[in-house]
Amino acid sequence: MHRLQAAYHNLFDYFGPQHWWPGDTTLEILVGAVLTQNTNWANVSKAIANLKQEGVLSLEALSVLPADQLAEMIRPSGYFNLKAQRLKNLLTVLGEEVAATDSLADFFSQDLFSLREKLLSVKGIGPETADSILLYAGQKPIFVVDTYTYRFLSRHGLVGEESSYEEMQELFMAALPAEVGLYNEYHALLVCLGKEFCKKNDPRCEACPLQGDLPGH
DNA sequence: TGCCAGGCCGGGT
DNA sequence: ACCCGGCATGGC
Repeated sequence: MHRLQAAYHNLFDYFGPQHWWPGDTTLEILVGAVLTQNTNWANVSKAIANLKQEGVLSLEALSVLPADQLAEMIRPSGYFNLKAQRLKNLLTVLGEEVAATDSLADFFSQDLFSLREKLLSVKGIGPETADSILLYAGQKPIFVVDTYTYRFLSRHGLVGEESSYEEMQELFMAALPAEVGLYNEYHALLVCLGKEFCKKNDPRCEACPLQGDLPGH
């Protein structure tokens, strides 16, 4: 068994299923992916609650909402001016894609490569946000890499300092079957591991559940 | 209190 | 091609 498969089972046994991103709608998950950029999820929750309360968590409502009003609603998520514009940028592209039916299902029915390219072309959508949208909102089998993933791989000597996003992504996707549920849980478990044992500037790993199973532990 | 959180962009070397 | 400042709130 590949070490990254073994690590998954250890993490799952230790932390249990994470059931990540139980958003009410695809749009809610998509919006959350932008709002959570470098931001605690607790703050994102407040912002999404505001959007629900204001009744603007729909494609049509968000599309006509002025950026400055949107910014005020998402203030708790931080970088609110930036993120309001990024959401508008994304909504513009989505609006062109789903104009006929006003449903995100049409957008996500395209092939994975085309979708990723379109998302990355949006100003403010980078690789992690794009892949989070694809995996969690679109149910596409693509692995999400974030800072926790990098710290995990780096600490176990599986990548070097210079490794790129795509390189780390390929490491997981080459070792694992292309299953949405698996990628979903694995990414969530790595975040869970990072928050629990390996925060930034916190090198302690003595309580890591991977003790003995991978180098460095 | 300062540091951190589920990044990304743009300008400078 | 890298490096770095900026963006900003809330929690511990």
